[in-house]
Amino acid sequence: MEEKNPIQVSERIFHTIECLAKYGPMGLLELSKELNLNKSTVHRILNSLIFMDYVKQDPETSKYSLSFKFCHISNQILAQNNMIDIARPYIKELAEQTGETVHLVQMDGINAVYIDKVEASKNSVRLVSMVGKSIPLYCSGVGKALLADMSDDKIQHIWEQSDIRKLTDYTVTDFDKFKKIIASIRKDGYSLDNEENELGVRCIAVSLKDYRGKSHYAISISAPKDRMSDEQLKNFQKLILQIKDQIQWEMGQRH
Amino acid sequence: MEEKNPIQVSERIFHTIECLAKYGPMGLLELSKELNLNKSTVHRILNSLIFMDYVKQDPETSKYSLSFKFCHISNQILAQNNMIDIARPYIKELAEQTGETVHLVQMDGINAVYIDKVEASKNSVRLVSMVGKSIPLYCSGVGKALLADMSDDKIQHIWEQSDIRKLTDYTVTDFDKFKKIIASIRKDGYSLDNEENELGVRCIAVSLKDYRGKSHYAISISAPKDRMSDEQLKNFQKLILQIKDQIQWEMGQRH
DNA sequence: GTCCCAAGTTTCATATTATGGAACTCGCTT
DNA sequence: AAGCGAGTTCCATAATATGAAACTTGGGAC
Repeated sequence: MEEKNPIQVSERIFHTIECLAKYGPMGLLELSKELNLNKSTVHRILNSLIFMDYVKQDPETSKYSLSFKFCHISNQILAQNNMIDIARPYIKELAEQTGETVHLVQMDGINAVYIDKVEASKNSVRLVSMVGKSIPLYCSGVGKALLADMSDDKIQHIWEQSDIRKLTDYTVTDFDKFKKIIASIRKDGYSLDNEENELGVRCIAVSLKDYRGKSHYAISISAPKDRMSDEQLKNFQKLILQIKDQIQWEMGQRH
Repeated sequence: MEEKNPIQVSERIFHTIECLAKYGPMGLLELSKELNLNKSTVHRILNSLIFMDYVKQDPETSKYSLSFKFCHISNQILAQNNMIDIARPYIKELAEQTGETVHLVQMDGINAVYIDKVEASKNSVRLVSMVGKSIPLYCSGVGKALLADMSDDKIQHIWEQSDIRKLTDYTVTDFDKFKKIIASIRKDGYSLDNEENELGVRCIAVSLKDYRGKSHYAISISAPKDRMSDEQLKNFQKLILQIKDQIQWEMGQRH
């Protein structure tokens, strides 16, 4: 049985916040129905958040929405992460050289979290930013690159904790097959994601080892599959392995 | 006398979060001293946040820190704002043409909040991102551009509510002088910030009017003063006014 | 113009919940 | 092995959050 939250209101407050984040501006009744809470309770929660400037109420429509204070917190968190500073110029370069989107991720338990991204200027269609989003290690290019640097025991442990499921027809869900893939990543030095995570998207990734030989970060190049043919991949492979060395050297410098 | 927060824990929870955002990973005692709260109370708050994955405890050092879940919330908020999507290609272009950093801000009471920024590829020194941060209307280029589009009554009202203080030697703190500046912005169509907000930084800004003639957004080009001479400014002025028209046209299209 | 209804707001007695002092555990240092 | 600093757990108690109900407001409909 799942433990329960030690502070009831806290649970309710964050459900409220998550609800507003998901749906955008909402009315009081609407919110209280969605959250299954008494409207007085929701009203009090909202007032508390308004009091601290985390929520605004539109004077016209009287709908409630989240303020940009959350963005400020988010930036303070990202600013504390100096890996972003180190990697930024290199992933920018990689994005320009390839013309595709490049991501930087950080290990986080059984997941990887996107902490930075650079998209090439040409394809300036802005997708919703992934920063802050997490994806499972077992079914992503970056995840497999990170796993390949771990001991076999550790890999098995993470595999067992993960919720293994076919996200697309190409997702690998058999552990023996998975181990073979890990072996080839160790041999090649890079990992691939052939639509295992999202149909139509391929990606190539490498891990970044720190001075102790531990990998907590990885980078990837993602592209629609028609822009990432097998020959194109050879090109990307060379570029990403170069950048990996450069970033690792820089990391060493700053130890 | 200031009203008090209708939920005590809520206040305490967010103080905890803000404290962690400001200082980075902290120990329990350290936090409880900083917050003037009993360590049991802080411990319970942290456990509640950990339960919901907003906080992580480092298994090595047992220090507490914020997770990337806040970044995810932040991105959901920004994704709801379609002004960012509209303006993005244009401010990107402006950043490339000028080689300087371009910001997009949104009106927010007596402040303007940075909601997007693009920095030119060349000067890829990453400053801490401003997104989510707010600056007073009365002493920023973007703020004055927004104010210039309001009625004189409204301007006076905002002036009176603002905490007028000299942020630098150049900050204007006299209302009569300020009104003259507003008049010239109305005449010229753009506003300037000559180190009024931060020493050594100049900036030029324009407001963005929606189809009803109301301005809720503004853009600016910022640069160190030695890269923004008076003649350079003429050049920027032309470019930013062009982009203003283009964005406003795009806004009209999507009305 | 007035009636009505839906939506937000305020109040308050009550039960539930958060509180914090104290006791406990764990890992280092001396 | 004792002492210390740090995190963790427990529990009686006070204080707080709760939600039903009453109240207010504003925008149509007629």
